[in-house]
Amino acid sequence: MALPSDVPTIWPGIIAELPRSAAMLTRLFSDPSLLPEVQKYSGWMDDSESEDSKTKDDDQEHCPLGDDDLDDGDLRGSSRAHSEIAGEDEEEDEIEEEDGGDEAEGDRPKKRGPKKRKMTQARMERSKVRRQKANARERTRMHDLNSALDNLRKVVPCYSKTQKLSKIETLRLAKNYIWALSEILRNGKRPDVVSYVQTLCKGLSQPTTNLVAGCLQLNSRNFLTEQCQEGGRFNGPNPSFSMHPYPYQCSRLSGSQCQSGSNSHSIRNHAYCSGYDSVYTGGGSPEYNSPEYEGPLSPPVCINGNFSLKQQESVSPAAEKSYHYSMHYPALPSSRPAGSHNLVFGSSGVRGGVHSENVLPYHDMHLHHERAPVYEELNAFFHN
DNA sequence: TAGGCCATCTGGTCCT
DNA sequence: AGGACCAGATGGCCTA
Repeated sequence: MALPSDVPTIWPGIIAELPRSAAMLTRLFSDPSLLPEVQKYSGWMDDSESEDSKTKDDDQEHCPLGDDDLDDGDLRGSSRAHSEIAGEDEEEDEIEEEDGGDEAEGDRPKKRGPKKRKMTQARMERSKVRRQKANARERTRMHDLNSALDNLRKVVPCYSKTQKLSKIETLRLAKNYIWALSEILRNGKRPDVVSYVQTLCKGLSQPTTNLVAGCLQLNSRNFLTEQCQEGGRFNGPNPSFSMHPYPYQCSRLSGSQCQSGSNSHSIRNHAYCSGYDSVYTGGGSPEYNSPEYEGPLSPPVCINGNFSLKQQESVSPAAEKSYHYSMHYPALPSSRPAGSHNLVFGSSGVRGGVHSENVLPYHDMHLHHERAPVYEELNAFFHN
């Protein structure tokens, strides 16, 4: 941007005015009662030259006026604010500065740029109302976004009321989940449980990885224990292997449930307690009518059936106790020997099952076994 | 106390 | 013109 031709002329005047201007600004910004003066000179403040050496933080730091007292946007002299104001009708003649000569007029340097309008009290009020309305809309928008994120949290593989996934982790896990399901459909075969968990946890933070992996492992252990109790063996027909190893199991693991596989019956008793269709009927927060299951619903993603499958193939029930999982992300070696499920949650190096650090904080951890849009397809596939 | 996460405010941009 | 969307800034809260 070319400098105006009058710069050489006014430059000495600007420099000479700096000390006095600084003192005036300090006084103006430190005394709310001088707001009209601030308004009067706001256009001058807007001058890019006087702003060059000032950061936004400096502006805010030196301006003690709160949002309720003053519209920052106007003080900061955004062109947007002025352009909005420009549309107001009754003050068309209130151009702050008239075209004048090149010389600095009086004590003030000439202002360049678009014409600024005086910030009358009425204009200030309108601007403030406009800003407040915009803020309210923005709040509503963000609340809607958060509601959508909450709904997403409820349909990703692991859910905890108290230990909510962060927004970014929710999105990552959802992406991984979609990817994992897509891979299952595309490949048309049972996924390797390790790679499945690996896919789910890809790019997740270590705590989230622990949460997800711990969640899946818990369900696995419950399932395995129940299998042991009921059938005394792991082989034979494997109706549990699918994306819903327990039919529509919507277990909500309490701490005690997490610790004992014998509770898996009670967990399963929650099956069929609520229908998926009841979740997404209005687009808003779902209502859960079942007194037995007050948690949210999620798709059938538990892979305990997968674990079951692995047990059938290579792990004896006795070995299940030492069945541990390593979950080093992002570097879980792909060349790991087959059958060696060395998943360790986190850097603690805990082995041999669920470490309390990984599980206990999530007493209301949910394992998700509800219907999902992909359920029918998956179900059909796995039961063919 | 540093860092992560979040809500909110704010100004800019684009669209209707 | 007004609303939606976005990104930056800021401050509060929580946790390791």
